[in-house]
Formats: sequence, structure tokens, C-alpha cells
Amino acid sequence: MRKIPKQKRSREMVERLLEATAATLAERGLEDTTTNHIADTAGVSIGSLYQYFPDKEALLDALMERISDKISSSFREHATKLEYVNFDLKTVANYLILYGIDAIKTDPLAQEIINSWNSLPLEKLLDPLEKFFLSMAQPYFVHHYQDYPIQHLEGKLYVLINSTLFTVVRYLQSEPNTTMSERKLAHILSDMIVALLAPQP
Amino acid sequence: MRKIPKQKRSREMVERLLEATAATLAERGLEDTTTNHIADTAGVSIGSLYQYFPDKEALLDALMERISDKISSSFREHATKLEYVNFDLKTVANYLILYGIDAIKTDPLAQEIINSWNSLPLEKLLDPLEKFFLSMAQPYFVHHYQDYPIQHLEGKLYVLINSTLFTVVRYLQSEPNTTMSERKLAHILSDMIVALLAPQP
Amino acid sequence: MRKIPKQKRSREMVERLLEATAATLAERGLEDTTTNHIADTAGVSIGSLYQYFPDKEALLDALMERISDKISSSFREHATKLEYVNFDLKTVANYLILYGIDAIKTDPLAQEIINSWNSLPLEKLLDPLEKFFLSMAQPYFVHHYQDYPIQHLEGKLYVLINSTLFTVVRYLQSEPNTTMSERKLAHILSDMIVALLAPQP
Amino acid sequence: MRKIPKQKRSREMVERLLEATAATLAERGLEDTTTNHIADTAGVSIGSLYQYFPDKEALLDALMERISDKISSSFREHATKLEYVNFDLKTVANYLILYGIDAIKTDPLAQEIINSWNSLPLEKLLDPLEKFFLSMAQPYFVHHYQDYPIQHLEGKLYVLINSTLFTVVRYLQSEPNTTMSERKLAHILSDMIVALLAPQP
DNA sequence: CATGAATGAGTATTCATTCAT
DNA sequence: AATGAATGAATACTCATTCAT
Repeated sequence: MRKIPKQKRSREMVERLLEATAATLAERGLEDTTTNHIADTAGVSIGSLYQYFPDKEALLDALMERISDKISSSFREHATKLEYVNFDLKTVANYLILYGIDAIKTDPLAQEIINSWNSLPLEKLLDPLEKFFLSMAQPYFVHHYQDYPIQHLEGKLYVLINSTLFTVVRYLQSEPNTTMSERKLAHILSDMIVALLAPQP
Repeated sequence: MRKIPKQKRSREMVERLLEATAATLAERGLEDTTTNHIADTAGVSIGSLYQYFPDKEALLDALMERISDKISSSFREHATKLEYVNFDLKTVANYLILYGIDAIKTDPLAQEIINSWNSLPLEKLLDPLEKFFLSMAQPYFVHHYQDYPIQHLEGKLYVLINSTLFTVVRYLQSEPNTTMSERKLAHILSDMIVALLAPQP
Repeated sequence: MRKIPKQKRSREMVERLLEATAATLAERGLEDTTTNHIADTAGVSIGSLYQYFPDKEALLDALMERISDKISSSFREHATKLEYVNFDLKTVANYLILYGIDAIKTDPLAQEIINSWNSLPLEKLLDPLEKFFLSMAQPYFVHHYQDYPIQHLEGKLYVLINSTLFTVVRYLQSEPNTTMSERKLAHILSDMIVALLAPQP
Repeated sequence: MRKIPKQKRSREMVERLLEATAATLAERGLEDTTTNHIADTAGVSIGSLYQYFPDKEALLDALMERISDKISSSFREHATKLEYVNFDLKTVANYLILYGIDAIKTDPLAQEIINSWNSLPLEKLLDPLEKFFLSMAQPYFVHHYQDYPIQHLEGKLYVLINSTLFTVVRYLQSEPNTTMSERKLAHILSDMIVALLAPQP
């Protein structure tokens, strides 16, 4: 009976710290973010921070996972709302890529992550994201191409997801200098996805 | 007549420092690489290091560029030897990807770079590489598909190059845990390349 | 109730660090005084030093101010004990100058300051001292020469205070080589003071 | 026969180095002046610099002496042109002080010296200057007050010269914040000089 | 559990000076 | 005598982490 409130408090604390980390990162940039800044922003003592996270790395790792979750559910929501199952692959892919680009450009934290991917534990963000997109893509395929060979599918999706994610990241990193438009990028990427997955029979 | 040996010396020093940087990086990992370590490894005083590079960042940047060059020429050589122009796209792509993977796995420095891409100025490596592959791909296309629409080509190559590079990098980062074989990865990637570039007419 | 001990601790720390600075300065000379030396001498970690002073300069500045305070109160005490208001200007000036010289020669820190005025933020010492002597002189004048024109007074005091301070400092710097006795110096200086301030009516 | 050109070259070199030091000091400020900067400015190798001056200190010392000489001759010239012997003490003192202030404010090097007197071997400048003013004042007194007691004179001049020099320096250091005008300062200082030296009989 | 004062290892960089050529 | 490449000691300051209260 005592444990539940404790866990709740604990969860709230973790929450608070992660939000503080996100906020500090977005405001000051990774370079200028210290554990003490984070504790301050969270309105918590530095000692407490270390009660909940063994070290800075763990904090960053947890944040990346959390962001991964947010992105996932945001995508899921959107895709569901869109009733994506009813559209053809090209349309869905194109739409989701554009949505993703927009989401990143809107969020200062996402911005900072993209700019400091050097120095952030990006795997912690990408690994779950990879799994998520896999889990999202599979039902789609079950629906549209019932007899699609699953083993092949997994490998192809692995490749496509990473390809798309990184190309978008890199595009956004060097954006001001690039001539390609977002629309064109999305177009090519979704073409690529379709081309690899759904070759004309 | 006197100046040439000077320039030579200077070049040698730069060379030596870059090699020392590479070695230190490969041995101690980026985390534990200090400018003093590098100078030591180069058998040179720390003061000299700073005579040739304004700061640590410049050293790392230069190293990345140098590696990019090495990779480029290594690929070019290989591709030329292979007379790649005579082979179909699928074969060339597949071969070069496998060659690249092997090259990375053979080179401890490449290994370290892949593992610490966090913290390394990866753009300095990727930007030229991107250009290089573009320059390598274009003649191939001129030869094989004379009537290929060039504007599309550039965008597609941009996407494919980044997609391939990153997917390979990511594959190698998480390799021990992955079930996919290198051959399969290469296969899928080259499929993807062909699918996007050379749709069956 | 809890905060007072904290503030006390803080004050003690500042105290300790300033004393350590003074001691290190006196012992090793400014040239050879590092922040780490100071922290060591204070029996405190270098990190703590920087928790209380933003940088070395601030430490030195604070020390100068502190010394200025010490000198001021020492003078004030002495002058009060002496009931200087009851004596004529020449006597008071002469006495205080001799007292100052003696105080400096007795204090190894003062010695070091005089020898390394190069490299010390002397203004931080002189500005308040100037003000102090001004504040000390004015009541005296109000008392002795009620109808003394105040505006003139301020300018003259500014000149006299700086003149006296510096001449004494310079005298002490080059003392071993000088033939003039302290008494003579004090005599001339007090003569000068009287001559400028209190011309025979 | 060979030695004379050598000495000449040597002299020129010293000259050049001192001028380079002065220029570098004036342009970059003491803080940012390195021996290498100086050698560069002089158009001479750093090795040569050390052929003529054992270390940086010696260079600075020499510069201070040289400046002292310049100031002396500049004053002497001016005073002579003015036929100062024919004027009364107050006028001469007042004029020379104003001239000095102006000379300093006109010369960027003088400016820098005043601002970095911390860190410069000021004694090297002041000692000769003190002697110079002494030597300049004595004939004046011989002329005007033949029966002036010489021993007293020396002590008084010592005090007055230092007083005046420092008060002016300090005034110029804190000038922007001061309300007193240059004229007033000169006025008080010359009053002080007259008051101490030439009491109304 | 919370606090936050204290810790101290760790590091990039400067610059006066030397000495082989 | 001149050169200038090479030297390397020396130092201020940061920040993740601990632990006594």
C-alpha cells in the first residue's frame, strides 16, 4: 500500500527530470547543458537527480527513448486518423515523410537533436523507432499484399526505415544549403519505398 | 629551392599528426584522446601540433577529410579495376557495397569512427563522399541510359547514397546483434538502388 | 534558522580563501601564485574556490578591497584613539604618514603588494582608500576651518591623497637605495599637505 | 674598421626592435603582445630578437628607458623654447603639467602604458624621469632663489615629482569617470608645487 | 529520501625561449 | 649572425559525481 504512492512519486520525478532535460537541451543546446542545469530546471536538487539516474548518460538515454515513444505515438495517431490502411503505399509514405519533416522543423528539441546527433546516443532513439515502423508497416502489408513473403519484408523494411530516417536527418542538417525541396525529397523517398517493396507485378 | 624542402617538411608533419590522430583514435577511442596524446604518438611536441592545427577540431576535421579521400580513391581504384562500366547496375552496386563493408571491417580506424560517430564531425566525411559517389555514378548513367533525365538523377542519387551509407553504418554498429547477413544487406541495398534508378521500362 | 549557519559557512569560506590568497601572495609572490596554490593553502578544493569566486581576478579584486578596508579601519581607529581632531594638521598628517609607513613595513602582505603593484589591481585598493581619506579629512576641516570652501577642498584632497599614497609607495619600493629617512619623507609630505590646504592666513 | 658597421647595425637592430615593441604595444595592447609579434613587426626573426635582448623583460625595460628619454627631451625642448627660466614657478609648472597631459593623451603608446602600468616595469620609466626633472628644476632654483637650501630642495623635489607624476597618471586612468577638468588638476598641482617650494617669505 | 556544498581529475591551449641549420 | 621550427612547462577553469547532514 505504501509502494504505490512511492512509485508514483518516483515516476513523476523521472518525468520531471526528463522534461527538464528536454527543455534545457532545447534552450541551451547540448554543449551548454550540465546536470546541474537540468536539476535546476527541474526544480530539484542535483542529489535527487542522481537518485533517479545513475549518470548523465542514463538521463540522455532515457530522454531519447522517451522521444522515440513520442514520435511513435504521434505517427501512430496521425496514421490512424488518416486511415492509412485505405490508401496506397505511395500516398501513405509520402504523407508520413512530409509529416515527419514538419514535426521536426516545428520542435526546437528535435532541431537540437538533429544538430547535435554527434554527441547524442542516437541509437537509443533509432532502435525503437525502427521497431515501431516495422510494426506499423507489417499490418499494412498483411492487408494489401497478403501473400508478401515476410522474411524478405523484414530486411527490406529495415533498410528502408534507416534509409528514410537518415536521409531526412541529413537533409535537415544541411537544409539551408540544399536546393532540393522537401516535397521533392519526400517524393523520391516514397518512390524508393514503393519501388523496393511493391514492384509492379 | 630552399622552400620546397620546407613545404615538404610541413606536409610530413601534417601527415604525421593526422596519422597519430588516427592511431590514437583507433587505440584509445575518441573519449580518451587528448591533443597531448596525439602529439606524443606523433613523437612531436604539443607546441608543434598547435603550429600546424589551430585547435583539436581542425585536426579532427582534417582527419575526416583525409579518410574521405582515402575511401574515395580506394573505391575509384577498385571500380576501375573492375571495369564497372561494363557490368549491369545491380552487379556493380552489390559488389561495391560488399567491398565497402569489408574495407570498414578491416580497418580499425574505420571501426572506431563508426562506433564514435557520436562526437566526430561526420559531415566532413560524408559531404565529400556524397560528391564522390555522385561523380562516380553519373558517367555510368551517361553510358548506360543515355536518355536518363539528369535532374531526377541527382536527387535520386543523393537519396540513394545517403541511404546506403547510413544503412551500412548502422548495420555495422549493431552488427553482432543482427541476424541479417552482409550478403543479404548488400542484396537488398543494391535491389533498392536498381529499383529506384532503373525501373523496368 | 537553517540559513544563518549556511551564510556563516559561506562567509568563512570566503574569508579562508582570501586569507589563503594573501598568504600565498606573501610567500610565493604574485608571479608564482596559481589558483590551485591558493585552494591548497586554504585547504579547500579548487572546485570550491570557483564556487565562491568566478575567476582569479575576482579573488584578487576582493583581496584588494579587503585590504583597503583593513587599512581604513586601522587608520580610523588610530586616528580616533589619537583624538586627531584636537591636533593641528601638521601633527596629524605627520603622525598618520609615519603610522602608515610602519604598518606597511610590518606587514609582509603589504610588502608584496608594494613590490608587485605591477600585476595587481591596485585601483581596487586605491579607489576606496581615496574615498576613505576624503571622508576622514572633511570633518576635520569642518571643525578647524569652518569657512573652508568645500569645492576647492575636494580637488585638493584628491591631489594630496594620491600624492601622499604614491610617494610613500614609491619610497618604500626603492627604499634600500634611498638616502632620505622616513622621518624626513613624512616631514616633507606633511609640509606639503599643510602648505596646500592651510595657507597662512 | 669592421667593428663600426657592426655596431651600427646592432644599434639599428635594437632601434628597430624597440620601435616594433612600441608599435605592437600601442596596437594590440600589452596583454596581446608576444615576442613573436614583436619580431614580426620588426621584420626580423624571433631568433634575432633574442640575439639582442636576453628576454622579454629586457625588451620592455629598454623600451621604458627609451620612452623616458623621449619624454625628457620633449620636455626639455619645450621648456627651453618657452624660456621657462624667465617665468615664475607657478606659470612654468602649470604649463608643463598641461603639456604633459596633452602629450600623453595624444600618444597611443603612452595611453597603453598608463592603462597597463600594472604589468609594466614602470620604475624603469620613472627613475630616470625623476632624475631628469630634478636636473631641470635645480638650475631654475639656482637662478630664482640663489640662497635656497639645496638639501631640502632635493627631498622636496623628489616628493613633488612623484606626487605630480602619479596624480596625473591616476587622473588619466580614471578620467572618463572624473568630474575634475584637466585645467583644474593642473592648477591644483602647480599650486601645490609652489606652496611647498616657494613659501611666501 | 532530499539536499547542495564540496570535490578534483582532467584538458586545451599559450608563448617565451632554444638551437640546429 | 640570422633563421624559425620546435619545444614543453605551466595554468585557469569545468562539471559529473559524491556524501555528510
